[in-house]
Order: sequence, then structure tokens, then C-alpha cells
Amino acid sequence: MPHNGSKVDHSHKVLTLLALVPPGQVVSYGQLADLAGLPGRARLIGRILRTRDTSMLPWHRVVAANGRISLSRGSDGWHEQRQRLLTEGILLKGDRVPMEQYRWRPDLAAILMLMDQ
DNA sequence: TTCCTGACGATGA
DNA sequence: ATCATCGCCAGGA
Repeated sequence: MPHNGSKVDHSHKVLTLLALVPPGQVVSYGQLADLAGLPGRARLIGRILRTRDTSMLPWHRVVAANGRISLSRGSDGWHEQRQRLLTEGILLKGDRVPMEQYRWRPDLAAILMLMDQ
């Protein structure tokens, strides 16, 4: 019996989920992890966004649980994400997105899509 | 192989 | 509200 702890790549599922987040709404890293069946692994989501090609995806709709943009404050990426959020009509309260108001609540259709892998 | 570093998050002081 | 601590763990050094 090989002791192999076969590495698993979760990026596909996570990115597929990300594509479902509607304009004007946001998800937190942790929420995305939960939806992908990876509870407690928010950091993995951050790693995936940083590592994979997200140019065709709404990467800017992923913010920290507290509503803040996780990219280092003031960096190019930070400005870019902030601008994109504003463009979608999200009203920031200071430097954060009011989560209660903009958090994505997946509808049944979205939930079902998650089930077929 | 060990050590360190994060696009995180919950909790407690 | 702010801050330190701890859990989590895939990669890089």
C-alpha cells in the first residue's frame, strides 16, 4: 500500500464557482472555500487566485470576510479591484464592502451546478 | 527535509 | 474599533 498522499487540485471547481458570482455581488475567500467543499481553507482560495489565470473571471468579486480587499493596500491590484467593484455599483464603506448588503447568496440553480462535480 | 510565507478567518483581550 | 494568536496548508527557499 503506497503511502502516497495524492495531491488534489481543487482549482477547477473553485474557478467554476467564481464564474457564477453575479456582477454587483461579492464572495469571501472562506465562503468560496465552503461552497467548494473545502471548509476552513480560505487561504487555498487566495493561492488559487494568485496562481491560476483568472483574467477571464470575476476575480475582483472575492474579498476578505470583513469586506476588505486582501491585496496589499495601495498596490496596483488593490486599486484595480477597488475600481472594478465601484464600477459594478458596489458602494464601499470606507475601505470595505458592506458584506451584509453585497454578499452573494447562491440560488438553487447555482447550488445544483456545484453538485455535478 | 525543515522553515517560512501568505489575495484567510475565528476568537479573545 | 484594533491587535495578537492560532488553525489551516500548498509552494518556495
